[in-house]
Amino acid sequence: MPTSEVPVVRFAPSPTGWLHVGGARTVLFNWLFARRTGGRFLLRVEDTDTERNRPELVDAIYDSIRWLGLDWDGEPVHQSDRFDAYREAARQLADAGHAYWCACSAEQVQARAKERGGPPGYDGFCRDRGLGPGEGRALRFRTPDEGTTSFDDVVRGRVEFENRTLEDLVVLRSNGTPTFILANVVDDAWMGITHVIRGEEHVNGTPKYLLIGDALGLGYRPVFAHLPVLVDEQRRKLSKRRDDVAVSDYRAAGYLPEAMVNYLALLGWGPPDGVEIRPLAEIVELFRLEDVTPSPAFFDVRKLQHVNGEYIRGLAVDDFVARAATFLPPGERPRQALQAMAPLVQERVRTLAEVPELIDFLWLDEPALDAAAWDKAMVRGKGAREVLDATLAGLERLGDDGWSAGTVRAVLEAAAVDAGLVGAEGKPQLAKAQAPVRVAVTGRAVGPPLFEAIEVLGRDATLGRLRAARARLG
RNA sequence: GCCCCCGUCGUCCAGUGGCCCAGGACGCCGCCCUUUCAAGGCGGUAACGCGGGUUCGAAUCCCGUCGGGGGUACCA
Repeated sequence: MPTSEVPVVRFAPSPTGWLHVGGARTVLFNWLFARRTGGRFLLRVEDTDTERNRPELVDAIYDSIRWLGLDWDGEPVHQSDRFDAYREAARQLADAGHAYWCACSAEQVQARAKERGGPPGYDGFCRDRGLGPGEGRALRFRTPDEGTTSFDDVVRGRVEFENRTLEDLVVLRSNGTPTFILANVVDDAWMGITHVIRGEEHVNGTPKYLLIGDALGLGYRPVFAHLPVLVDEQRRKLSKRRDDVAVSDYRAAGYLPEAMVNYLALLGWGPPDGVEIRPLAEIVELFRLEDVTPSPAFFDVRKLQHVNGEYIRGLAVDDFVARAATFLPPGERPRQALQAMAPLVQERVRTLAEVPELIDFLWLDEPALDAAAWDKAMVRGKGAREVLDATLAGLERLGDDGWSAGTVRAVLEAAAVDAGLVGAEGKPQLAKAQAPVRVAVTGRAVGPPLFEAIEVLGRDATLGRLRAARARLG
């Protein structure tokens, strides 16, 4: 029985893979609920399957949770430390006749089901054989033949199951280790979990969970809240196999943890006032489990990108530089280039990973030349030679001390006029004039504001690239 | 097959009998701003799966149907 007055929730990861976004969303909602209600958020590592277990992943999961800016209370429980408790529970079930020993192998169960042509699953072969424990024997829980089991789900309302549709499930493997549901029930009761907030895929296991708890005489019943699954574009549950979903991947792709968490909060829930992008602290205040939507949510990377862009633009410049620096190639030049261009770059990227490609021409000795950009600005664009010549001449007259975005701009304007690129009122058409210069200097058709970039690049490099481009143009 | 869940714009979230010929956000389209690209501003596109009820009145309630998803392991 819960000994605590406050809500207690838990996240129970299995160390068989990295934390993926679906799991992260589950962590978040548990965390939000706990923080909102003044409850406790616990962690429980479900490593009962000694075969698939990968202990080294436990730290990776903790890291991802921490990276998201979330935390947990107390020390995580490891189920591998509690096998005695589960075996004791299993013994209790067997003694009371709620479970029986089964000698069927998984293969035999499958084979019989196939032969029957009927539904897959266990057929109750050993139900009344009165077998005792022994080599190769697993303990199965005997589900009731009649009656119904139901519960009130916070997000779905009442859910009801007919007991006869429930198959007898293994609670203790033939190797003596407990299975998921047994360990789950025992630990939830032991840890005083008041609210089980987990993925929708667990709905079907809930009646078995409840029945086992009753058979154990736990007198314990948590509140359930089954969160909608996260789906991909095919509307299938996000899968580690099919989809690229590890939280660490998003970190590596240049997403900010604040943005990630904010976006995740929007899947299956929404703030009552419709303001979607806001600090976690505010979300904590607004969050209510009862408001969670029951229908599956599509994990939309494009919206994530938008949210991320908002957060990036909201960063203090120094903070932005510090965070983006991780994504730069090593060396002083990239670092200095970023420092000099930061405010202009910050406004133009949606992920930190986009930063280097935007300004790499500032530290590369020979930036790659985009063929399409060259063709459009130099070959098909009007007056490219004239613009280049006039710009070259103008910039050559500028000394190092007169070198600034402002003076460069003035040179470009004059060059535009020289090249005949003028508008109706004789105004220089800067948009057209800068095109060939941009391609010559950066190799690309798009990038940060040109004059500022040229200021940072410096006189020598700029003139060199301009001359090279002019020579190539012929 | 059986069990369970879900069903409002392409996507996420609002909407819980009349305020909705459905609102916000992302995306998309257009315009403005503009040295490119972004950002920003303005405008637009686009949905209550279908069929029956109940009701003066339904996106909102009921039934059916169709569709989608999840589970059905000695994985969790």
